[in-house]
Amino acid sequence: MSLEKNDLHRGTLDMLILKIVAAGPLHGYAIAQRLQQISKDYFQVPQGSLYPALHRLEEREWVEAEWKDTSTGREAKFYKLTKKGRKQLEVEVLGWEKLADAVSLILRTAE
Amino acid sequence: MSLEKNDLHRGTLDMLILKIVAAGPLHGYAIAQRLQQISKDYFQVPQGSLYPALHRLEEREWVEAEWKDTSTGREAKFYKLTKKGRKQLEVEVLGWEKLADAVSLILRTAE
DNA sequence: TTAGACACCTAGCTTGGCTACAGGTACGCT
DNA sequence: AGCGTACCTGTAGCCAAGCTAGGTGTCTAA
Repeated sequence: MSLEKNDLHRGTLDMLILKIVAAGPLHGYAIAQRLQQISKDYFQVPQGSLYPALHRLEEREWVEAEWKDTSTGREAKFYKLTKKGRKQLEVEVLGWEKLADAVSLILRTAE
Repeated sequence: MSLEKNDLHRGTLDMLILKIVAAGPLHGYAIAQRLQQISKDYFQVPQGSLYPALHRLEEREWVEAEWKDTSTGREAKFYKLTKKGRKQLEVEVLGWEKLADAVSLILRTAE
């Protein structure tokens, strides 16, 4: 029904989060902000997507969590990329690139 | 569990099918072949994804089906893009491009 | 006569988005 | 003192779309 839907494509969210935390540990809220910022508001990750995703990544040991103080003096859960996570990020980026290439082929191929 | 999974990204399949039939009516089996062919084997659409997708597209009136003879003399259901479908294809392509751009931004942005 | 390509279909599982809640802290404004 | 707003985390439960695995039937070539 919705003409305008901003559904993240399944599976991309994990990669994006991993990429963001690859630049240094960050807490969930900040990760979402960063994604929105860098993508010029394209990605507006709802909390109901964000937190489950983070827990998923933690369970898979792609990130590790630790409570620390934020710059504003509050406590927040900082997520740090693990070695496994870095590996996974590579895999996902490669996968994304291949997908994008394949889609591109289909979209460009006239006939 | 699977280290290697070729899950189509959610939502891309519709767009790809629409794009293929935009070039002229084709039956399901042939659509899958074409996708595989053009994408150099990247897309290997399982029938359990293909046929439900086609029915979905038909239900949404993005394609119309008609039984016709194939070149091999057998009957097959040919799908043809409707006007609504053409519109939808545009929307989806645009959406894909925006997504790809946004992902690209995240992946490229160093810091 | 049998294997494999052609051609269609469905049930039922899984996954990961989403909405809609719920909870709590700190700050600034009136 | 009270209120709104940003900050920060979380869950339950819905839903869509992919998947596996199974089924039907035809035609052709080895």
